[in-house]
Amino acid sequence: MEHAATGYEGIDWRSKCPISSALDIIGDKWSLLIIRDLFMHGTRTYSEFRDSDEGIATNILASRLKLLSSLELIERTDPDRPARGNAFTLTERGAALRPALEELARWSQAHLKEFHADMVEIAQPEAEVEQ
Amino acid sequence: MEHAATGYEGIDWRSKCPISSALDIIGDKWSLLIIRDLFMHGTRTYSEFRDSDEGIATNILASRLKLLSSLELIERTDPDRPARGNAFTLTERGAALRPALEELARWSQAHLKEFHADMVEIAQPEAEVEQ
DNA sequence: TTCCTGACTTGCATCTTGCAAGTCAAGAGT
DNA sequence: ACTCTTGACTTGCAAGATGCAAGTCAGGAA
Repeated sequence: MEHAATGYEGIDWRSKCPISSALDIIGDKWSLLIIRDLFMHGTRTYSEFRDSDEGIATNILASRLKLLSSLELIERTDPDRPARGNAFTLTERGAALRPALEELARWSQAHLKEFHADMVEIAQPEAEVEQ
Repeated sequence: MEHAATGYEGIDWRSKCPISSALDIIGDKWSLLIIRDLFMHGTRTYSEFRDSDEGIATNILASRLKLLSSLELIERTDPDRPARGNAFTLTERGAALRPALEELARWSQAHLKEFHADMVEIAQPEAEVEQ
């Protein structure tokens, strides 16, 4: 394999610290945005992620989806159907990141407006109502 | 300037989303570890950061300290003395990240042990008692 | 006045990202 | 059955970020 090695076996933990370990996984500019999209929409397909405002590159997207799946933070809504149209959801482990995300958003809104004036209030990082 | 361009003017915000904006700043593997060290010790010098378990490279450390200072998440304990021995502290803005860090640690301890068995309980991300 | 030692900077190799083009297979339509 | 379309990826290469080893530089201590 050349490109995009993924799978959690490949992670080398920098230390035994929980915070450091969390960052070993989601400490980059994209992973938490994928999680965020799932909180906001409940479910999301590859192309919906791809078309998000931030504009993630498709190779990065694919590799992050693979990593997050291998760590079971996300999973396909229908594990045994082919990929096309087969969206992703949060697993319990992924959904458990919600408080962390919320605190991060709260901090951002309270302290980053000064640098980034047109930042928006968060819609409410809440899955849309089912049905 | 060749190396290590820093200062918040250089940040290009990917979107108006607060979470995305937070990640534009602290969305990497090192920044939050600097913040963590400050929570745990109250104060920290360059070499103390450098000697942390995770082993940050000195060029990265210097550039992160510069960026976090320019965003006023951290500051020198004594702004007008020379750098040597002049530690860093959290500003109010930096200290406000505590809930987010705590939730992240909580999540990590609850959900990452399975992949990283020897992860340690967090000491208590609380500044040591003064004096 | 020299020596030492923190606090950085620099150069270069390597790894990760970003971007533009593919490729591939499952349906939809005919 | 056969082509056409379109999501879901891969690949190649350029550009940027990181990691490592080696400096540089200034402020005390001796």
